[in-house]
Amino acid sequence: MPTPKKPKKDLSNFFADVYEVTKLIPKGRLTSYGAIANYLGTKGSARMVGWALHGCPKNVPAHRVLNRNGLLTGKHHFGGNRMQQLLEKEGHSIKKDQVVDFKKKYWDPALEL
DNA sequence: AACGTGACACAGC
DNA sequence: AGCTGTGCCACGT
Repeated sequence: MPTPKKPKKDLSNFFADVYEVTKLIPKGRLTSYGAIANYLGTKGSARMVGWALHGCPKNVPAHRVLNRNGLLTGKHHFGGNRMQQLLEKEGHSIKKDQVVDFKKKYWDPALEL
């Protein structure tokens, strides 16, 4: 019997994993919170991914992580247009806070890793 | 200690 | 085809 107790899910590990995956996102590629959550096994808690990125270090390109719609939901947390500008600089096209052809540039960690 | 909020996603209507 | 409601976990008040 295995762990009669409920493992509290190491959030520290969760955070580290989120950052790692985010950093591993290939240039010119994008991903969604749900994809990362799914890869981490916390699928259903996509909010946690967003929350994790909320405290992400600057070395993490969190601007490549959008919602399932390809919408730049968290651009406000980045500092205004910073997120959009960065994405455009990477070669993406943004229309009304939404990435064009997001589906085409979508990168799923669980699928690639 | 409880309620409400939040960088989301999915099922149901 | 779009909107509403619910689930998820942690944090702030």
